[in-house]
Amino acid sequence: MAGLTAPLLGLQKKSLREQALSALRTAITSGELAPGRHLVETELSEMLQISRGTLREALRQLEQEGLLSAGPRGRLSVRHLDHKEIRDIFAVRAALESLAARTLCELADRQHVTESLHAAIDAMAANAGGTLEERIESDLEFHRTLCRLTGNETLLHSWESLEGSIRMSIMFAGQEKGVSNMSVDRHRDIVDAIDTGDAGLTRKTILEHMDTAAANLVS
Amino acid sequence: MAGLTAPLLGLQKKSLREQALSALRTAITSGELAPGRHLVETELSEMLQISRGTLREALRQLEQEGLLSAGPRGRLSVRHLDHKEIRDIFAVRAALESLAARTLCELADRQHVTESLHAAIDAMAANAGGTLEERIESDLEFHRTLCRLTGNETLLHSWESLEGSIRMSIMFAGQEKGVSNMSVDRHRDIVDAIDTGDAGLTRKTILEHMDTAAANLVS
DNA sequence: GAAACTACGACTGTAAACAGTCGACTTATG
DNA sequence: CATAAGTCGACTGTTTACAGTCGTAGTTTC
Repeated sequence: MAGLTAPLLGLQKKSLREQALSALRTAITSGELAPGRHLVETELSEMLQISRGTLREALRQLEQEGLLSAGPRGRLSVRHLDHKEIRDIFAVRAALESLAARTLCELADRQHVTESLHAAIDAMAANAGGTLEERIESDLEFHRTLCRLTGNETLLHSWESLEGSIRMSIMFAGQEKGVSNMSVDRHRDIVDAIDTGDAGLTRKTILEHMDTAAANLVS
Repeated sequence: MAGLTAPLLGLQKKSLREQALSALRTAITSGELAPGRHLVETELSEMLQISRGTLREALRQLEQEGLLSAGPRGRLSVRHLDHKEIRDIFAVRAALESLAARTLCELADRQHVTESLHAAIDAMAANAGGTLEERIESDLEFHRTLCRLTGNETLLHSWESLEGSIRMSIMFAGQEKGVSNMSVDRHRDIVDAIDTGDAGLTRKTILEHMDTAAANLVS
């Protein structure tokens, strides 16, 4: 009986605010809303077909995620990232993922971890020939999984707060360069390091991975 | 001529939203709004004498800072932290401040850094006999300064996003325990380590500091 | 023609009203 | 008495309307 009504398997219909949030995030990280662009509330609310009040709630969140920057008198514009900011973002990202990796090394039940990570890598391999967007997606999914598997909700939340900025960094740097670091092999190195349980080695692997990624982006 | 009108030295009058934000943050981290307490928008908006729309914008931000947790149907309540969550928060905090310390070690101009940190420590010493609130304040100010001096805005922002949770952790754990780690000496160790420029030593000092702090809180 | 002054327009800040939904309490019914 | 149906109240989700502020273009004045 239960289940016939179907659509309540966790996919509860999102509020307009959440829809707007997703739509705007996508628009920004895809470049549809270019960095530096001024956002006018009345304009956006009309585009998204929602009221300004609802929109403003979404804008606040985007602002705190670092995708928007506030000018004088509350004017919002899409954040523009220079090379230093990209390096800074990746430094923080490295610190977070380094913690994630170390935590995973010290975890009791590493069986499940290993399986999940290998699954994520397999997904990457499957997407290896896909579009740039698909590859970015599976790349981020891998790193997000890294954080999620620690069971540290705060860590996951912090990482996700940074995710928008990371996407912008990749976007901004132009598609040509950022690709090289998304190969499957480089990620397999990370998983292998975790498998050894050597926290020092794992940390080093992650930091190098991030350094390379950031260096590629700012070429 | 310019400057006579006076009050525009960066202290532009805050919007109602920001005022509400501060008021709520204080109310929560001070325990006035106890963990687990249900928040009713109409109630709060009346207390704060602001409209619900304005209030909701502030609530969104508090939610993302981890001070509020959302129940079914958007019901918000003050987040309750258990021991594991406190440890998790301090683990992330340690990762961030560890990055900060390492960055400071590698910084070219360490003169300014040293001066600022010593000033922060002096402030702590001056508050050593003050109330618990004052000591917590100068303690957090020291650690915030650590992040700010790196010049990494993303790092500072991430830390500040965590600040509310840190305050809640200290609050929650009860006033009796969390004090021991806020001595001036333990912070001087950190500054000394940075002064040596030894990134490894500094990292170790920070991690130990955080470990001790978290351990004290969850006793 | 340049400087001050005024009127308009474009936005954000804020408030108030409307709509929908879920739970609790009551009432009818077997 | 238990249970099902119905009603009321309390909230959140969302929209609409109003107020205030700054820039800008057009106009006046010397």
